[in-house]
Amino acid sequence: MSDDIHAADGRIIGARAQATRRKLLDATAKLLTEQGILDLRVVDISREIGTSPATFYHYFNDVDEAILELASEATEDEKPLVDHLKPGWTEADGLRRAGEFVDAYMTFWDTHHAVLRVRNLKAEEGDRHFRKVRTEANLLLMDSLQDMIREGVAAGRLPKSLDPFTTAAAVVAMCERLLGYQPEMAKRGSSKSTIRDTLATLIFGIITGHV
Amino acid sequence: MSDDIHAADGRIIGARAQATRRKLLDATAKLLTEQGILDLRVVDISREIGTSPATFYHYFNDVDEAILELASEATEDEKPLVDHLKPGWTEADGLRRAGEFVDAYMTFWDTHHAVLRVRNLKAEEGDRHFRKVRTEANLLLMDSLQDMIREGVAAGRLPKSLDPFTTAAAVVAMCERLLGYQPEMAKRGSSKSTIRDTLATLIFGIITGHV
DNA sequence: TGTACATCAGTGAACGCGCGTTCACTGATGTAC
DNA sequence: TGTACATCAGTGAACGCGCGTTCACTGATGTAC
Repeated sequence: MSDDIHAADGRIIGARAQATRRKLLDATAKLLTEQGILDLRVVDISREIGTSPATFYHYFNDVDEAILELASEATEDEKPLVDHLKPGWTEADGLRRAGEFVDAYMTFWDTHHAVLRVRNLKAEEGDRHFRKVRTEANLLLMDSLQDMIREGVAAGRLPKSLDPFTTAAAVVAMCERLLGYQPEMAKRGSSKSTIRDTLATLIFGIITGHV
Repeated sequence: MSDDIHAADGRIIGARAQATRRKLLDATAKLLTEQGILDLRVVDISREIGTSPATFYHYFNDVDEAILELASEATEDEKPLVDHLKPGWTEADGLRRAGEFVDAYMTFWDTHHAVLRVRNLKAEEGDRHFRKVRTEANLLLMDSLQDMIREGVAAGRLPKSLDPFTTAAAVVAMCERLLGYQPEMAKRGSSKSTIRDTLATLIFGIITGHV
C-alpha cells in the first residue's frame, strides 16, 4: 500500500485536496451512522460538507469505494487489539486480561459499528472487495485466538472436539454480534458493564477452559 | 394475528389471489438470496413471476412490507427450536442435545439466512418493525437459554459473573454470526460438520459448565 | 342449465421524480525567472 | 518583488436513465334466479 493519496482519476493529490477527501470520508461515516446504507446518497454526502456531487466524484468512483476505504481504516484500528490476545492467560490473571480485551473491543466497535455493519452485509452478499477486507480483519484476531485455543486443547484443558480455528471464529462472531444487540438489551436491563463482564467471563472460559 | 389474508387496500382476498401473493413472497426471498437487498427492485420481483409491478402493489405497499412478512415467517420456523432447549442437560447427554439443537439451527439458518440478514440490518439501522420482529425471534431462544443458564449458576457449575440474560444473548449471537462466516471458513478448512461439532461443544460448555 | 350481473384479480402503459453522473468552466495555489 | 504561466481543486447546472407508482382498463370467476 502506497502512502500517496490518489484522486479517482489516479493522480496524486496535494494537501488541500486531501483535506477535502477526508471530509468526504468523515461525512460518509457520519451519514452511515445516522441513516444507514439504504438511504445514503452521493448528493447528501456532498451537501453535508457544503460542496457539490462533482467534488465527490473527483475522489471516489462511487459510494462503495468510500465505504471500502472506511472499512480498511477500521481494520487498522483493530490491529492493536491483537496485543491483548497473547498466549499464557492463567487461571489467576486470565479473566482480567479477557476484560481488557473486551474493553478495547467495545471501544473499537463503538467507533466503527456503522461501517462494519455495511462491510459485513456486502461481504455476505458476495462483494469480493468487502469480503476480502472483512476476512483480513477477522483473521487478525482469529490467528491469535487460535494459538491460545490450540494451547488449551494440547494441555487437555479444552475438549478435543473443539476445532481451534472454528472456535476462534466463534469468539469473534460472539463479540461482533452481541454488541449489535446492545440497544435492545439495554432496554431489558443488560447494562454496558454487565455485557462487558459476561463477555469477558465467556471468552476466558472458552479460551482457557477454566470456569 | 388473523388468519385472513389481506390485499394492500385491506380487502380479504380469495384463493387465486393468495397463490399470487405467495408467489410474490417466494420471488422476493429468491432474489434476496441471489442478489441481496441493495439491488432488489419491485420490477424484478414482478418479472420473476411473469407479472407486472402493478400486481405487486395490489398485495404490498412496498418491498419492506413483503420482507417483513418473510421475516415473520422465519420466526414461525424458529419456534420449534425451543424444544431442544429444555433445562436438565446432564454431563452425559448434554453434548448430544446441544448437537441436535445446532443441527436444527443450521437447517433453519440455511433456509432463511438471506431474509434474516436484511431483518438484522434494518433492525440495527433503527427500523421499528424489523426491530420488533427480530427481538421477538431472539427472545424465543433466549428465554429458554436463560433458564438453563440460571440453573447452572444456581448450582455453582457456572461463575456468578455470568449474567444469564446476557449469556443467552451471547449464545444466540454466536450461532447467528458464525454461520454467516461459513463460506469463508469453508475455504480455510472448516467443514460444516466441524462447525457443527465445535458449536455444539461450546454451547454445551457455556450452558452446563462442563468441559 | 342458462343468462345477467357483481366482484375479484391482473395488467399495459405511462408519468414523473430523484438520483447518479458529467461537462465545461472558474477560481485558487504553486512555480519559474 | 513582480509577472506570467501551469497546474490543482472545486463547482453550477444540466442531462437522462431507471425506478416506483398509478390509472384506467380487461379478463376471470363467482352468484342469483
